[in-house]
Amino acid sequence: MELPEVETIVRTLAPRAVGRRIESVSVFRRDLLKLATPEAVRKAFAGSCIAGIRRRAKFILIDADGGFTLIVHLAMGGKLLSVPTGAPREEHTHLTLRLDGGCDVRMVDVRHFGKASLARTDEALTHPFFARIGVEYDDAEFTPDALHMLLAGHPKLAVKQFLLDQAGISGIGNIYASEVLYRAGISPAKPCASLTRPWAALLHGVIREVLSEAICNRGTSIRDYVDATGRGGGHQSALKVYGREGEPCPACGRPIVRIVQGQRSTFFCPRCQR
DNA sequence: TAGAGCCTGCGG
DNA sequence: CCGCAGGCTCTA
Repeated sequence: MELPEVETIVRTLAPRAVGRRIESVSVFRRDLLKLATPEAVRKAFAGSCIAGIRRRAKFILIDADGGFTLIVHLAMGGKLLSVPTGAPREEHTHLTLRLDGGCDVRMVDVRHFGKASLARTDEALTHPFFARIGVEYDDAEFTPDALHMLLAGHPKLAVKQFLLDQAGISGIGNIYASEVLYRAGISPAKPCASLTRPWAALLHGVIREVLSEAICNRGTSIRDYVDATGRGGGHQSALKVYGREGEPCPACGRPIVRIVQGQRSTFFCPRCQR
């Protein structure tokens, strides 16, 4: 899941969890936690109230009023759900926060690619998880010039691969990388250095547009993704190229092509994207 | 800066 | 059986 899905989870989880008291913490898969133990999470969270839930890059931060923050990364296919406390525990549930008011926050992750850690709230954004995380798409620092500079720092790298690198711009994943490049009319294989300042400015605007539109549509559900209430996203019907190999390009009608870059699928229109 | 690897599950 | 999946980490 990518930034729009993570943002949607934050927005749907917050009204169900913020202000609630954490009655208990259960960790069912110990190695979910990095640089933290289940005992430490329990000690930091049990008895506290959830003060806020926020997002940084693809991470979800759950702030408790005792001064500690749980940092969660859902990777591919992970879920963070608000479910009634009495509901049966679904398979691959790795962590549960039992809240007052009758609901749990549960992290479910079939593929075990997700992770979580604990930080002091005032230091949460300097946690090692964020050591190589770049700028937010909507940050004031993310300007056309800033993007142009970032591109210049990876001259030979294919621009698709650059978009996936969280150390540059954070939050873009495999779906939106293809969608962004299609809308910008840029071939995914283009080396970053070949993007002149006007192209960087165009790409900058398109990144902001595509991610905000996907957030407005509450993310993309192709396979498993659901928000904290179990509801799917609405953006899948707005995708122009991702997952559409062989289908006609919405602009020129020629077939969308799938290639592999860095072991990930890329979808694009060879005619509209140069 | 490429590539293998980490896991489980689905669909062809 | 095979390929594929909204991600990231470590290695050569």
